[in-house]
Amino acid sequence: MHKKSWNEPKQARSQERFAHILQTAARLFGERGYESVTTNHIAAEAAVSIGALYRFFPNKEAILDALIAGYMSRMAQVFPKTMDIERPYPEVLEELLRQIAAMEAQESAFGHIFVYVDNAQTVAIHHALVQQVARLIGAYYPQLQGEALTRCAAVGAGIVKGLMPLLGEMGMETAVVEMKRALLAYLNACLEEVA
Amino acid sequence: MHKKSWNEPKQARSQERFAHILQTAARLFGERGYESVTTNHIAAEAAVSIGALYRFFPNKEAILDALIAGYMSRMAQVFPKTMDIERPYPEVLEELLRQIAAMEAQESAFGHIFVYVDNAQTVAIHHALVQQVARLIGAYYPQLQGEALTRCAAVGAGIVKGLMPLLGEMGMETAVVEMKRALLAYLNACLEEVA
Amino acid sequence: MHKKSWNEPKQARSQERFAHILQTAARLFGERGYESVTTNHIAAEAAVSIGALYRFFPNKEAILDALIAGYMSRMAQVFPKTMDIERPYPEVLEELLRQIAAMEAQESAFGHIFVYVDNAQTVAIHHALVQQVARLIGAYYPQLQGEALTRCAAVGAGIVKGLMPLLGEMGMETAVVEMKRALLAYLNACLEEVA
Amino acid sequence: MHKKSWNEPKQARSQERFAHILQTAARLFGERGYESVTTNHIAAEAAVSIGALYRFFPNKEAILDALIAGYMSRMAQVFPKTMDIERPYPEVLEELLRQIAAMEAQESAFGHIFVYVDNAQTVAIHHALVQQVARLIGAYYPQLQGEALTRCAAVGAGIVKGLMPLLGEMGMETAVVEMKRALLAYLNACLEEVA
DNA sequence: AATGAATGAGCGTTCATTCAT
DNA sequence: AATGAATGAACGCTCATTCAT
Repeated sequence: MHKKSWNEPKQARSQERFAHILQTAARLFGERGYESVTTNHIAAEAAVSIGALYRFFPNKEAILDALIAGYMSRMAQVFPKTMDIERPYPEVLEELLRQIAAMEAQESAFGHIFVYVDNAQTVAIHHALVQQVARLIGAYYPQLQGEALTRCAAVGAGIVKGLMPLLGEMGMETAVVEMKRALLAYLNACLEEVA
Repeated sequence: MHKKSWNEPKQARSQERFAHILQTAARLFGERGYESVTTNHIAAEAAVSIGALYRFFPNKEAILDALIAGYMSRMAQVFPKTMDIERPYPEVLEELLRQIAAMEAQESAFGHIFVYVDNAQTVAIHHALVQQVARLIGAYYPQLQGEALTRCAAVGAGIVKGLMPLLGEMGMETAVVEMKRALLAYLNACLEEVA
Repeated sequence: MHKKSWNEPKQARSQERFAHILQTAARLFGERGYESVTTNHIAAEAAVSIGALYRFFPNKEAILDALIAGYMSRMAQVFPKTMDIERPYPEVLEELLRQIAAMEAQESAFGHIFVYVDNAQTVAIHHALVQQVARLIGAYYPQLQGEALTRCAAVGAGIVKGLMPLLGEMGMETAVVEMKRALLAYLNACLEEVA
Repeated sequence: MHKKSWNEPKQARSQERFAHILQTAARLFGERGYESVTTNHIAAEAAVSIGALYRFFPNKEAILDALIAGYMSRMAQVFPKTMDIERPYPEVLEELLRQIAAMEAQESAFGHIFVYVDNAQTVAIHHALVQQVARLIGAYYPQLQGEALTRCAAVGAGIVKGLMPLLGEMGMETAVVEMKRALLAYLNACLEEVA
């Protein structure tokens, strides 16, 4: 069918454009903050007409939401890899933190959006993060269950979020070490209590 | 003096209005976020003309700054009370957290501004917080010094910030307990390292 | 009567205030231009409440009009003194120009208002000026009459207006000399024509 | 090329709109004065959205500046044509005045802006005018030099400015004749002095 | 499908004017 | 009569969004 051979490149180009706009938006959001960036800025910086931008995204917030969705799926990919219980928990935790730090470093808006944007979608991503953390901890420490597990996961996610800015302030290596230290210390404290 | 009996009510009314506008602004900032709230919204919600609002505040950002300044001075008041080294650190820490939790409960925008607004003033308040925490920890644990102390304080402040939303999510009592647990656990981990 | 001894000082004070506000307004208009000066500026600078200002002047333009009226009456006073036909015309003209230059120097807004403000009142003052000039020239040179006289006066007034800024730019002495030169030259040209 | 046949009309339309907004603004400035005219007035009167207006002009003053720039370039074009010393000075002067009168008649705000607007740009245009006049007079009458020439040019420009309103009041023909008379008379007076 | 000129509601802010005290 | 806090219409301008081409 001709259609196929025509559509596929078109679709590919379309996806490229979509991704390019998204990347550009992410960079600008990271540099100037979501509110200060205009849709016209994004289009201009992405070398795309404003009309094209609005063909991909119904409105400005949809760009943010697409970005967040991307972060969610990337995070979801990060967790399964770390679910191999054979490896010791601290090692697994460190890898996880390193992956998150890598996201912060690569996705220029991840930190800003995750930490500063207050939004239905960011609430969703946060909850997803808490779920994943609960799954992880639950797998390693079955004695933590129910509410205690949820609470522990929520606090863990909160700690990560609160320490995220340190990645930029004191360098990734140090920050990851401190995150790990804080999370392990808190986890042990929780385990002691349920013991 | 007649003047007194005339001026005082006037001044009092003026202060009331100032405070009322500030409170209204704080509530709206907390509800919708700083950027989404317009000065006309604030004036309308405070049942004050837009002109009256601008008699008290030269521009929109000044409202935010006044709010932040209030939080800073309230925080500064909270710390000295907890500097009495006779009392054990955990007790002092708990009181501190309780005070911060009270601010979050009473000042409707404190959490939002502290956590979400990225701004010269909020950076200042954050640094001030880190300083105070460093002073506090330094007073109790002289073995923590220099960079280690600074790092520990920065992480402590980050943990508090990251767990602030839990105050609303799991109730103040539980959240304070968890904050305390996380902070003490992390502090002990730091102390073990320098030992 | 008691009333009199009470009212007179009051009226005197009132007139003083009126004059003071007017002077202050004139200074500010001269310094910043009519449009840029606010009624609140004027009141503050005159150390008078804004309410007091509005007791004397129904609105901002009324201040301008009062100022212009003052200039008109001062100009009207200037002309009669120069109507003594015994003295030669050039001498009389020079004195007239000197008086106008003195107004420019003393009344800080005269130049600005006369030259820059386009207004029913400034049109009136301009026409009054033309009338006076016509009377003056007509008295000295009866051969100029009717339309020729009017035209000559209109041009004379226009020349004075056009050269007014030179008072500040090249100094009063030089400017007056040039004004006189221009006016006499033009007048002679007119006289030659009707001859 | 297709592009050409597409772009040219677009560019043409754009230029038309630019010119139309400028013309409308000029008319309104001339009718009501620069300060009293709002950008929304201009847009409405030009049957253009306020956003479209701001696509062409970054702010209100830019409209004024564009107008003034147009007057300057038109004036600059007028002078060279009159620099042919073969023709007698009075003839050249008359043509110059006629051109200026034509500007006043065609460009509805020229008179108002030139005479009434006090502004960095209008000061510039005035200085440019003085320069041109000095060049012109200097070319015809080399005996006028240095300060005397500058003074003579400044007075000449002042006379033109001062008599500009007469174009409307007594008709272009008469006004030009009187301007010419005044300027020639003054110039002769200056020449007599340096002789 | 793609463009980008055009739209206009709504922003932060000013200031002439009013009116309760 | 005097005050100045209060008013609110209106300003210059922005920018998310639309739609004729």
